[in-house]
Parts: sequence; structure tokens; C-alpha cells
Amino acid sequence: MSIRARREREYQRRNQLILDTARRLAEAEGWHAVTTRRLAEEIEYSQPVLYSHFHGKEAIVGAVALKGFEELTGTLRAARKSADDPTAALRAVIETYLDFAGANPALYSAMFELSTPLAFASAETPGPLIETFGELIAAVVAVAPAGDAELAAEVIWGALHGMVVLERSGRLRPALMRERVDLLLARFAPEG
Amino acid sequence: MSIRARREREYQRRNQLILDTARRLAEAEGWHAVTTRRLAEEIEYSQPVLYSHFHGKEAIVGAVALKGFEELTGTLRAARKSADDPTAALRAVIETYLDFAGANPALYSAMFELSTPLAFASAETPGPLIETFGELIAAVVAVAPAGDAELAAEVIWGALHGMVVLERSGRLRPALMRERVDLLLARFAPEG
DNA sequence: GTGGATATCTAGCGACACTAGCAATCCTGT
DNA sequence: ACAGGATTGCTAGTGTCGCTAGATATCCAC
Repeated sequence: MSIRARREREYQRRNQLILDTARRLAEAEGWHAVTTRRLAEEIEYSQPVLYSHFHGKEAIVGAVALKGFEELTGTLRAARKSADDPTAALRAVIETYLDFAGANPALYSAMFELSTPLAFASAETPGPLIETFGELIAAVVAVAPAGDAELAAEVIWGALHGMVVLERSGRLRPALMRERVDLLLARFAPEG
Repeated sequence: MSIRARREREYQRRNQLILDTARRLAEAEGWHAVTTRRLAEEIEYSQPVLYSHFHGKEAIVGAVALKGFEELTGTLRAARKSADDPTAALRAVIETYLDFAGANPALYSAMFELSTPLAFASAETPGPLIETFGELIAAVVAVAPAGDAELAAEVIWGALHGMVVLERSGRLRPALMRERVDLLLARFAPEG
């Protein structure tokens, strides 16, 4: 009885070890450095052990990404709720989003760029993904005309994501991100 | 003398054959299907021949992408110049950009998502890349306040690119792209 | 015609994600 | 206490990837 429980605890512990190691490796050396061999070596188990935890490499990336959505949702919510007025809240959410992307490039990449088993816009979309977008919508509804909130949130999200990846690949001038945010806010929350 | 010229023509012909085949394969089956073995088989030469034309697979993807920038610049320019007024021109450029991304998903991916040797925002940035962004700026200057044009172009480009990749991965509702474009235009060219 | 340059191929390297099949370990039922 | 079966993890492989060394065939200049 308790033996099974201990086994289960050890399994979960190792599960977390795999995810933590994958994320740490990815942030330190990029996802290309996260190979099954390297991962197995780092956790001090053999390669096949990984497959008793996850269906494959994509599933590992997906699990890391899911954790990222939970973290992002939390920071976005905190930023939104600690703001004084709707416009400040939208600004806080936008800046928090960009800070998150800047501070966790590999994690952000797993969430939005890499191929993972995570389903979007479907019935099986995991909760954390919906909640993340929900935070953005919540910040937008307060400044957008009624009915347009979700649409405006999609456009703003697109602009944020687009600016992140275009800047990351050297296609935008990094020093001007602040100005771009100001411009975006001026267009979508003009009264602020 | 003319023998060397014939050789050179054949080399250029084969160069084009490699690029055309890579692009066709990528659009038909995705870039993951474009392996050096498959590419060699399709052009009916051995693998090493590819390396006498390009430094590696990334260089092939980069060459395909470069052609894409030339094409995109051309279609954007045509769309912009055939519009009646500045706002219509911006709308035409935006819709053309999105149509291009939708019609050539693999090519677009090579241009903006995949890792290639193409340098951005640097002294060695190839002309076609600069020209493409130049077309977008040209469309924006006519509707944006003086001094803000380039910044606004970056934000709009970010929104376009973000919406393309987010929609492509199922993160946005495809049917509403038209509405998102309308909203974007309403915010950046309100007088239209 | 022959020697040297050029063009192309066969064969193979190391690394990749992933897996079959075996060995050791552990828990259960008697 | 201990045999039998399930579980757990390993070794050793498969097939594929990008890429390349070295051999071979072809071609042109003298």
C-alpha cells in the first residue's frame, strides 16, 4: 500500500526532474541541445526511461510548455490586478507578456513556436492555455468597445507575438520595443 | 570558351532545379520532408552534388526564402501602387501580405520562421529583405503621423506575422481574419 | 593520345529519435 | 520462507538525418 505510494512519489519526482532538466538545458543551450541522449545523461538514467514517462520528445516539450502557460497566466493575472485603472492594466499585461518572453526565450519558444501535442482552439485545449488568453481578454475588455474585445485581444496578441519573434530573429530593432508598446497602447487604449 | 559557358549554364540550371524542387516538396509535404536524400533523388543526382551548390541544407532554405522575399516585394508593390488612396493602399498591402502567407505556407515559413543564414538588421542584410519591409513602410507613411511611420510599420508587421503564425498553429480563429484586419486598419488608418 | 583538372559517385561517419528484448528487482500469495 | 509473476531499467540495436572522404569516371588542353 504505502510501497506503491512511495513508488508513485518517486515516479513523479523523476517526471519533474525530466521536465526541469529539459527546461534548464533549453534555456542554457537552446532546444537543439535537448536530445534524448543528453537528457538521459543529465538525469542519470538511460534513454528508454524517458519513454516510460512521455510518449516522445514532443510530449516532453509540450509538458514544459504547459507549465509555462501556468506561470504566464499567474504573472499576467498579478500584473492586471495590481494596476490602478484599465489602461494601466493593459499596459502592465503587455509589458509582463514581453518580459516573460524575454526572460524565458526557450520556454516561450516551446509554448508558441515549437511543434507540440498541445491542441489549441479545440475541445481538448488544456485549461492553462485558455486561461492565458483569458487574461489578455480580461485586460482588453476594459478598454475596447463592447463586442470587439476578443477580436482586439487576438490582434494585440498577434502584435505581441509577432514583435517577440521578429525581434528575436533580428528583424526588429530591440531598443525600440518600448516605443512600439507605447504606440500599440495609444491605438488600442487611447484614453490612457 | 563556349564549353565553359555551357557548363556554367548547366550549373545554374541545376541550381534552379534544386531550389524549385525544394520549394515544391516543402509546399507539398512540409519542410520536414525536404531531406538531402530526398532532394537528391528528386533531381536525379547524388547527395554530394547539393553541397557543390550550397553550403548545407540551411543555405538551400535560405536561397528559397530569398526568392520568396523578391516575390513578396513585387506583389506588395503592385498592390500598393494600384490602390486609389493611402488607406486603400495600406489595406491592399496588408491583405496581399496575408494572402501570400496563406498561399505559400512553406515559403513563408522559410522566410520568417526557419533558421537560415539570412541576416537581418545588419550591414549584410540582402536587398530583397530590406525592400520587402520598405514596401510596408511606404504603405504606412501615408497614413501615419510623421516620424512614427517606421515604428508603426514594425507594429503592424508584428501583428500580421503574429496573426499568421498564431492562426496557422490553431491559436486564432481563421474565419475572423477579415475582422481582425478591419480592426487593425481602424486603429492605424482611422480616416479610411 | 595522354596527363591533369573537373565532375560525380559510392560508401561511410557520427548523431538523431525511438524500441526490442533481456536482466535484475520487487511484491504477492501460499 | 520462498517461488512466480509483474515491474523496472538496461544494453544494444534500427532506421534516418546532415554531411564528407576518397575513389572513379569524364572531359579538355597540350
